Amino acid sequence: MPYPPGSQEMTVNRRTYHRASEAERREDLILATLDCIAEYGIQGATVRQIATRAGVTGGLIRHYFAGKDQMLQAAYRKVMTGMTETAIAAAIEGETAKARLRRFIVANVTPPVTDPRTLSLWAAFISHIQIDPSFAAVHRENYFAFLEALETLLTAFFVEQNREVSPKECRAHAVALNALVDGLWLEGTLAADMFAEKELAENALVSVEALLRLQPGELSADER
Amino acid sequence: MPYPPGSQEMTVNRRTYHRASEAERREDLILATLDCIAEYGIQGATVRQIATRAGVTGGLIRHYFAGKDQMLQAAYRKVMTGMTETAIAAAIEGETAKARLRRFIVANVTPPVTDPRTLSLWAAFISHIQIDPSFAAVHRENYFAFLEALETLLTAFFVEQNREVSPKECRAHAVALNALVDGLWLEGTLAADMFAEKELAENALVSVEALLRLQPGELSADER
DNA sequence: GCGGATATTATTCAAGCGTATAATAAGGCC
DNA sequence: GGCCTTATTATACGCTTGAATAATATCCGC
Repeated sequence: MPYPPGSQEMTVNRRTYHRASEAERREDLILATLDCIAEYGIQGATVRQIATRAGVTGGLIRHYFAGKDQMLQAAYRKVMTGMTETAIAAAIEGETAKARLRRFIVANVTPPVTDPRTLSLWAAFISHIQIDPSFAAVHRENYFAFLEALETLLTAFFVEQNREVSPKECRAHAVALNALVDGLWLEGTLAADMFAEKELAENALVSVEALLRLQPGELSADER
Repeated sequence: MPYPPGSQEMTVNRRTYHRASEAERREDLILATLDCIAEYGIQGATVRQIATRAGVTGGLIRHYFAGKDQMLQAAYRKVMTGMTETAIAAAIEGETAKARLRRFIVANVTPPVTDPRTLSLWAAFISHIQIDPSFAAVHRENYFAFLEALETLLTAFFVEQNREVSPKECRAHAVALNALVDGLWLEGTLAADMFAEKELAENALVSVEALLRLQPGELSADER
């Protein structure tokens, strides 16, 4: 279609858009960032890719974040709090301390926590800890939160069992349980095809039993 | 010093260099790649950075590798085999099956395996598994090798103890031990300052004892 | 409904990326 | 010791990157 006379001073076609609230725009950008990292790696998470994924243009990112790096850091926070909170949320639904501990353990080796995408994101950020100290801070926060949650569950469990365990031992148990859970999470996610439906959760419970020197079946026996 | 007449057709100054054997040049390039990833992240491991680190110019990389990606993959192989072999090498020096198992466990939560640089590299590659399937293959190979090494050590240990354990149980134990070791490796490396000198190794041995339902002290008691 | 504030787009910029190509220094072989 | 192969350098190319800037569409308060 031919342009009308004087068309050279026509305004360029601009995309129509929606003015979103700061909160939802930031959220969208962060989610888009995670999508890109998960799909294309941290190399593929470019400003333009992320913007496209979020349905905006690249320049907008600098309107909400001081730079790409700050956005990455916000995205890291999002991933970690998501993981920790999923497990904690699962735990609080238990009625006894034993049930809560049990649910916490199982939640950590079960979807949605055992998810290749989540693991990929986690690893991408872990690998950046050594490069950017501010990422190390985020990791540390969440590691402590997880360890403390575990320690609290454990302490309550020991009280419930009328078993006296010193704080020092309790912490050592929390460290070991954390390691076991992390490790099983890694194995189960990276080699998911090697394990049957509930094999990992079962193994986790049996192992935790053993680590806490409980009777076989005390945690793992299906009690519902 | 002024150039002689006709200097405009002088040859440009070229760096003098050393013609290395294919083996050492590839080695140098791979080591330089790992250095760059560890220091600047996978984003910072550019062809030019790597070449500079290796003391050559960028073009040479394409003379030894089909492309940057192939070099990254070769570097991944190097890291993983390095980790596994360090632990296996530590194990074979033990005289009894128990000592070998003990040494294997300890080696995995002790330097040089617990090293921020190694962890950073490991994580960087793990995060690329989902993006590039050929990286997944490398991971799988080494995961199997590690698991099998552990299973062999375990089987021998049970035989030595005159304890009958079915292959199925043995594998489940290997999976759990692998998880524990991986997890402690992560914790100990990412939060090294939280743990005293031999605290992690001690915790590892006590935990393995518990996982295998041994008597307390059976593995962890210092026997040298 | 209208103006003014601003969230968003469009465009530009210099720097850096991986790769391709041509010139050249190095070193083994006879 | 000169030649011939080739490992290595140097340079160029086309693209992409993160960031800066200017123009403009949107929407809130009135």
